[in-house]
Amino acid sequence: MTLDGELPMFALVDCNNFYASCERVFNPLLQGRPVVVLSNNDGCIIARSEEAKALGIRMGTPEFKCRELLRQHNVTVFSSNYPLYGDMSSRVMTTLAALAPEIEVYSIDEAFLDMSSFRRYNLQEYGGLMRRTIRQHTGIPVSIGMAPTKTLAKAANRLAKKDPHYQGVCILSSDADIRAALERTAVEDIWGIGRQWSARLKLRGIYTAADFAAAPAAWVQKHLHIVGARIQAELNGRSCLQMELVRPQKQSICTSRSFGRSVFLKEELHQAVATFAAKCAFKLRREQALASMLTVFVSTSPFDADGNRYWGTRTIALRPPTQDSIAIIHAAGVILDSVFQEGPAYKKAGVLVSGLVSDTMQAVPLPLFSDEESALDERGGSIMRVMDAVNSHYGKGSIRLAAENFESWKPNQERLSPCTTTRWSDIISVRA
DNA sequence: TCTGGGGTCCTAGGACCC
DNA sequence: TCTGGGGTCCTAGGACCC
Repeated sequence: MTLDGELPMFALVDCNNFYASCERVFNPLLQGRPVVVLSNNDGCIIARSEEAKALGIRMGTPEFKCRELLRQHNVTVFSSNYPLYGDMSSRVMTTLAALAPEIEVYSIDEAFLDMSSFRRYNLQEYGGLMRRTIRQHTGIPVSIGMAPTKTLAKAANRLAKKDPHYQGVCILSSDADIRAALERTAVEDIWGIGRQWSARLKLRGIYTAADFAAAPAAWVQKHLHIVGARIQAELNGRSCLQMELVRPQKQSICTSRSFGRSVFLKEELHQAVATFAAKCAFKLRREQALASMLTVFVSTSPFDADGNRYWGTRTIALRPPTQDSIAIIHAAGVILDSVFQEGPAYKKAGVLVSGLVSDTMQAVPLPLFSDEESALDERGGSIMRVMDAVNSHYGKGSIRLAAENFESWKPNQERLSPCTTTRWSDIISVRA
């Protein structure tokens, strides 16, 4: 319920096949043609254009398993280009923000809007206007679902995408419309119900969202706990999830990568871990946060058939909490020494910082008795500031610490499109 | 040959305290 | 002989999301 007593109305705006659509915006020859985008390391398919979906290419399929199919149908394949997608995302979000009073950016390609005060207008028409505006400003096609709860808006959005009859905008406001939509939604397609839970629900004879909405609340609470109970309430029209207008402080920041090949040497792992640690430190400074805990992990491939799985991880406290690259790289190196074992074929490593506290807070807990230099000391802080400024101006990696190395363990990225919107040298030239 | 990365929330169980 | 109970903090693990 909003303040003036109106029922809430949420819109979920979701970009269609976002990464594939981004690639097509700057390459019009690809319109109407199958396009896929690969995960980091060119491993799995993580985005597909409609034409690629029609070929039966499944989400998450390893590229090597459908290489023949991709070749046969002349599918255009891209490595993922996050600078491009991030920039396109912010263009979409900026456009959206001008179209509704409140916006919650939920992910790189989705946003919730508060449409409560628009209920008296023709929402179907307004949704159409939003779609056209975003298309015109950014080139990205979107689908829009609107309903009295976030979970129902998600379901509406799914129908808008799936069923051409909605022309990209599905409004669920009457009880009858909501009921019909729930009957058309499989239980595994409900937002928040994943593989494990949908399997358990089906064992109990619950196959659709309508079945789930009608299931005994006590049973749901017992087996799916409070999260499931909330989803059920939302499906029944009781709004539990509110708009989150300010992004909450992150609780942890992780940088990890699979390697393009097996790594055996400790020195190479040190370079990788130092690079990830520096990236974490950079993200911390961008978030204006200090980390009080540091975790490093190294592992072999989870797909290794001979069962020689090795997973080494350790967490230490960072005292005082810090965002300094040098301090974090050093500590990460110490942890790596303690978890490294000679022998395993390492395929992945990562650095995670947690226990984050704001660096703008007055009360950063400092140790009472310590000879350690504060991570916030003038010199360290200003070096980091200068480094970030140089890298922001001249491009990522222009200055880096000697421990970082980008070569030997670098992931595969063979089919990268240019950073059309974020790098001067990649800008498109148009000839008349 | 070749299988992503970065997050969140919740629960259960143990340690510890009063 | 009898052997509490509740709160908090931490960690590990499970489930989910995009």
